[in-house]
Amino acid sequence: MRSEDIAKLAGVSRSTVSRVINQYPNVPEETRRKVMKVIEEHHYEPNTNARVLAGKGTDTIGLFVISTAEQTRSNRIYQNSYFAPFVDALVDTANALGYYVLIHTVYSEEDFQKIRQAFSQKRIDGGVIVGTQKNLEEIRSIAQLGEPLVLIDYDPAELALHHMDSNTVSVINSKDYAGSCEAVRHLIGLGHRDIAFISGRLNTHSGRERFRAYENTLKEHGIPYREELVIDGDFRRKPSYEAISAFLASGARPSAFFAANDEMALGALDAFREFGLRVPEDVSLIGFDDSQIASRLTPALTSVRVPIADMSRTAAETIVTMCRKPNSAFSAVSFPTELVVRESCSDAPNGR
Amino acid sequence: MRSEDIAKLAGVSRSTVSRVINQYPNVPEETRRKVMKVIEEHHYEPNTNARVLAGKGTDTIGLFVISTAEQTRSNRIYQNSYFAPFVDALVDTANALGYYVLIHTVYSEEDFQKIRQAFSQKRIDGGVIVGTQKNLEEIRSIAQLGEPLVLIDYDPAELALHHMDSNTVSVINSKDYAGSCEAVRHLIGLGHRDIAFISGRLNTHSGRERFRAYENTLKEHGIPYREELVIDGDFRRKPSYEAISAFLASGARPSAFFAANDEMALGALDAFREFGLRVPEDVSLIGFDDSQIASRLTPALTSVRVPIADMSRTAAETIVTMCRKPNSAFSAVSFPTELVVRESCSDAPNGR
DNA sequence: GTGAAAGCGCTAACAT
DNA sequence: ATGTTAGCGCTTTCAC
Repeated sequence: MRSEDIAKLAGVSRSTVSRVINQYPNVPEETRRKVMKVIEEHHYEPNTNARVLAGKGTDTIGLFVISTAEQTRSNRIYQNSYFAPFVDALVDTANALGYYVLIHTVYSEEDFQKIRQAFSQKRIDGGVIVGTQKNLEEIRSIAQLGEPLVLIDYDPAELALHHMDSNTVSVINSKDYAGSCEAVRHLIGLGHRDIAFISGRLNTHSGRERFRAYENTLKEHGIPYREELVIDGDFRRKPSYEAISAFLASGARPSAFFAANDEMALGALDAFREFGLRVPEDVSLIGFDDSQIASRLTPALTSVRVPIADMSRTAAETIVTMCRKPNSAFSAVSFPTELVVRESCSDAPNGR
Repeated sequence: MRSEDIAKLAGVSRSTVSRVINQYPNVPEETRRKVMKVIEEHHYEPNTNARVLAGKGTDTIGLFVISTAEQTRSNRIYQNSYFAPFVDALVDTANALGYYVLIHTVYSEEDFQKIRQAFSQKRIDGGVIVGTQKNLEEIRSIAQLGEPLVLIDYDPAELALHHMDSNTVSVINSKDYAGSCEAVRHLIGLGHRDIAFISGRLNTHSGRERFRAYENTLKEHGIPYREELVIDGDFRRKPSYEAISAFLASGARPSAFFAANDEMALGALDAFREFGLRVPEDVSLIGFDDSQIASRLTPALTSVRVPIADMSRTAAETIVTMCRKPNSAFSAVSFPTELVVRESCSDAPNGR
C-alpha cells in the first residue's frame, strides 16, 4: 500500500495525501478527514526510507555504548550498573518523544566506524555516545560530520581544546569531583588516614575526576598522597578483586578503601572476605554510583549516588531537541552527586 | 557524496559502483579496486534509505520489550534482571552479525502500534518480542504482516491454536516447568511440606509454567495444593514485598517459599526481615532466574538458573537467519534450566 | 486548495 | 564487462 493507492481511494492526488500526513495547514478539514479515513482503514504507513530520501528525518537516534576496554565481547555491558539504567531511561525518554533508538555497542577501534556509518548512511538524526574517551580522535571524526551529538562523561575543556565544542555537540556529566571529595572527607572525618583508592579507567572523564579528587582531598587535609595506596581496578569487579588480593597479600592494611565505582567495591568485598577482613569492623569501604545492589549488600554499602537516570533522560531530551532544530549552541551540563551513607564505614581504629 | 560522484571520479557508471558495493561477481578485479579506492578515499557510504527503497534489506532488527504490566513508565525495564542481560546479548550478537538493533519499549496497548509501524515503515527486516503475552491478538496482528518474528517466552501450543505458527515466526523458551519441579522437589527433599508460592504474572508463559509445576509437584508428592499459600507478586519486588507482608501479618508461617523470580524473592527477603524471620533458620527461600544479585546476597540465594544470554544469542541468530533467507519453517526451541543450590534453604523444622 | 512533475540515491533488468 | 534506464515511495516546488 503506497501513498498513490491512498490517493486513488480517496479521490485526491498523492500530493494531497502527503499534505495530510505532514499536517500541512492548507488542507480543508473535509479533505483531511476523507484522506485520514482511507489511511486508517488500510493501516497505511508511509515508507520511512522514501520519506528520508525526500528530505525528512528518520525520527531515530543512535545510542552508542563504548567499551573498548573490555578485551572480549563479554556480554556484560548492559548489565553494568552504569550502562543498564542509562540505556533504560534513554530508550524510554526517546520513545516517549516519538523517536526510535538504534543501538550499537563499540568494542573496538573498528567499531567506531559503525557510528560514522549510522550517520553517513542516514540511519539516524542524531547520536548519543557513552563510554570511555580513550579515542578522542575517533570522536572528533564523528563530530566533524556536523550531525547532532551528545557525549556522556567527556571533559568539556578537553573537547574545546580539540576544537570539538561545535554547536552540534553537547556534553553531559556528573559532578564526580565533588562526589569523591565528599566520600574521602567522610572517611577522614571518621578518623581514617590510611585510605586506599581503587581506581577506575583513567581514560574516562569520571575516572580521572574521581582520582584527582581523592588525591587532592587527602592533601587538603594534610594527609600525604601515597602512590602505593592506589590500586587499578579498571572499573570492573574481577580486576579489582585480583588487584586488591595482591595488594592485601603484600601485607598492606589500610583502614579504609574508596572505590571509584560499585563494581570494584564488590571486587574489594570478595578480596576482604578471602583475607578475613570484616566490613566495617576491620576495614571501611565506600563505592561510587550507588547501583541497585549497594543497598542490598550486608553490610549495606556507602556509595556516591550518580543521577544516571536523570542524566540519561536529559541526554535523550537534548538530542531530540538538537535533531528538531539544529541551530542550538554547544552546551555542557553537570549533574550533582550525593554521598549515601550506609553501614560499610566505621571509625578508624586507634593508632591508624 | 553519492554513488554518482564516486562513479565520475572512478571513471565508471553508477551501475558499476553499485556492483562493486554489492559484491557482484562479474566485476574484474582491477575495476573493483579502482572503485574501492575512490570509495575509501572519500569515506563514501551508500544511503541506506535509497538502498532499501531499491529493494535491499535494512540490516536492522527490531527489539521490542513488552511491559504492559507496569502501570507507569517506571524506568526499570532494562535494569530488570531478566531484560537487562537479554538486551545485552541480543545487541552484541546482532551487531557481530552486521545488524543494527532498533529498540522500542511497549508499555501500553497503544505502543504495540509502534511494532507494526517499524515493520510497515520498512525500518527493520525482522523483530524480536520479549515480554508478557497478555496481548495475543496484538501479536497476531503483527505476525500477520508476514515478516520474520522471534517470540520469547510464548507458548508454542497456544500460538498454534491461534494459527500463528507460520513459517515467519519462531519461538524461544526456557524449561520453566522442569526448573520449578526441581526447586519444589528440593524443598520437599529437605522435609518441607508447607511451601508457599510467590507467583509471577500468569499472562506469561513462564509465569504459568512455574505455577503449574509448583502445583503439580506438590500433588505428585502427596502434598495437597492449598490456594491460600499462593501469593501474587506480579514478578516485581515491591508488590511481592507488600503481598508477603500482608500474608505474614495474617499469621501464616509456611516453612518455605518458592518465588517465581528473584525480584520477588528480594521482596520476600524484605518482608521476612520486617517480621524477624531469619533465612534459612526460620524460613527457606528459592528464587528463579539466578540473577546477578542472587549470589551476592547474605545468605546467598538458591535459585533456578535460566540461560538468558544463550536464549538471547539464539534469538539474535535466529532472527538474522530468518531475515537472510525468509523460507524457513516455524521453529520452537526450549532451553534447559538448572537449580543452583546456595545457602537460603535448610531442613524443615520438626513437625512442619 | 489541489495536481503535475521533478528529484531524493540507489538497484537491477535490459541492452550492448 | 559495463552503461542506460526505469523504477522504489515519498516530498515539494511550481502552476493553476
